[in-house]
Order: sequence, then structure tokens, then C-alpha cells
Amino acid sequence: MATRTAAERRLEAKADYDAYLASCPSRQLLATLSDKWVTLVVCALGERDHRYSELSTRLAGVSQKMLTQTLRSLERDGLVDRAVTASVPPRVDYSLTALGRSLLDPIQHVKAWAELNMPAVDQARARYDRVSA
Amino acid sequence: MATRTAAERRLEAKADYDAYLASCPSRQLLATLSDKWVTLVVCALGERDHRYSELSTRLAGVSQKMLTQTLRSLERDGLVDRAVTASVPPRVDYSLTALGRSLLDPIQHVKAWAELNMPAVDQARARYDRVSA
DNA sequence: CTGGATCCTCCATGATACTG
DNA sequence: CAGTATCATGGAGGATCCAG
Repeated sequence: MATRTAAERRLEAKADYDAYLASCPSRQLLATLSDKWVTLVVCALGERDHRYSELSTRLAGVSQKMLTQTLRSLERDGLVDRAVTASVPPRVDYSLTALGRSLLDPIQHVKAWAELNMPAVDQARARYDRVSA
Repeated sequence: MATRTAAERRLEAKADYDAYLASCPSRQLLATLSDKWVTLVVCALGERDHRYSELSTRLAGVSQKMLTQTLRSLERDGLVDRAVTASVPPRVDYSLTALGRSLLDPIQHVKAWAELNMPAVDQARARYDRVSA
């Protein structure tokens, strides 16, 4: 017991890390927003409302699990509204809440930046790769 | 060979997914930006230049590996500049490039959104958890 | 001080099967 | 149609050691 085990040190470090996060609560939310599917879903719903299957098609490559998981998370955070129509077959429509729409603007700026600067980044990468090759 | 194997279907789906990405190149860059450490590093360097060890301290909880990996990625993408001072002990300063600074504004808007709406999201979560409990 | 290299763990994610 | 449940795994990411 004289020295700490790796597990103990890990826990301790984690506690420090959490404390750091606690002092800046937005970090957690930022981490949530820093999710591939979150960005795509919010952008898609920003264009228009989507049914589950529409989102599934739109975000080609997303698994059911991740789509559902992402939607649940966004619904829980109050960014997305889930409207169930009890019919046969069942129908579920997703839309942005007012809070979700307020996120749309900032997120689209980042998206716009990515689109605008993709060429510059590509050049930078080519340059970097050429030098270190 | 009449039917596709799971592996083949997976490949095919992946190809479709890549094609989708290709039609919207910014997706890849967006994915890069949608990284926890990327956001934190850019924000930190947006405030002021940092040495490697300063970043390591600032982003409490980040491992050497992830910090280095993130910095290399940002350097390669032309967002961050790496200035080595050949001395003993060695000193490496990181700063944002012009391109990196241009990203700062959009990213900080998202950050500001997160800070502003953290309470609303918290309330939404509490409500959601209460109902489904 | 600033990392490079290595090993290893575990979790996010995908595949698959099943249901109201 | 819109999921849920379960299992499997690849790779992100952390721990550790070492070097310039």
C-alpha cells in the first residue's frame, strides 16, 4: 500500500479532470456538440423536419443504433422534438425545438467555415506531407 | 456467389457512404473539428500562445499522446504553428496560424452557445429524466 | 522539456436478430 | 416503420518507458 496502483492513480487523475470540467460546465456540453452525428442531425433537421427513415437515408452510413442514440440524446437535451403518430405503420417525425434552432446558426457557421476553408486545409496538408516525406 | 456476404455488403455500404462524403467534402473537415481536444486546443491557443507543457497543464486530463496527436493534426491542417527553440532544455511554442485564427470566431460562437444554454439543457435533461423515470 | 514508441484496455460503434 | 436487445470488435485513447 506504500505506492499507488495504476487504477488508483487513474481515479485520482480523473477526479482532477472532473474538477477542471466543473469549473467550466460548458465543456461537457461542448463535448456533446463535438459529435459527428449530432452535427449532421442538427444540420439535417435545420433544413426541414425529417422522419426517422428519412434521417437514416440522409445520413448514409449511420447505423440504427447510432441514429437512435443520437436522437435520444438530442431529445433529452431539449434540442430535438419527437412527434409520434400512432398509426399503422407508425410514423415518427423529428424537428428542432426553439433551443435546437438557436444552435443552428452557430453550428452552420462552423460548417460554412469548413466548406470555405477546405481547399486551404488541403493545400496545407499537401505541403506538410511533402516536407516530411 | 449468388448472395452477398456480410463483408461485401459492408464494403458496399462504406463505398456509398464515402461517395456521400465526396459530394460534400466539408464533412471530413467537420469531423476533424468535431473533436474534443481540437476544440479545447484551438480555444486555448486563441487566448494566447502556449508552450507544450502549458497546454498539457491547461487541458488537464489530456494524455501526452492525445495532445501531441492533436497538435500534429492541427499543424498538418495548417491551423497551428509549431515554433521550436533549439535550446537546453528545448522549448516549443504553439500558436494559431491566420487560418486557425479564422476558425476561432465560429468555434467561439459554439462555445458561447454552450455556455449560454447550459442551464436550459440542464432543465431539459431533468424534465426528460423525471418523465421517463 | 518535448515528445516518440509500445503495449494494452475498454468503450464507442457496428452487425444482427427480433418486436410492437 | 421505428425502433430494442444483444453480441462482437476495432480502434481511440491511456499508461509506461525511453530518447534527443
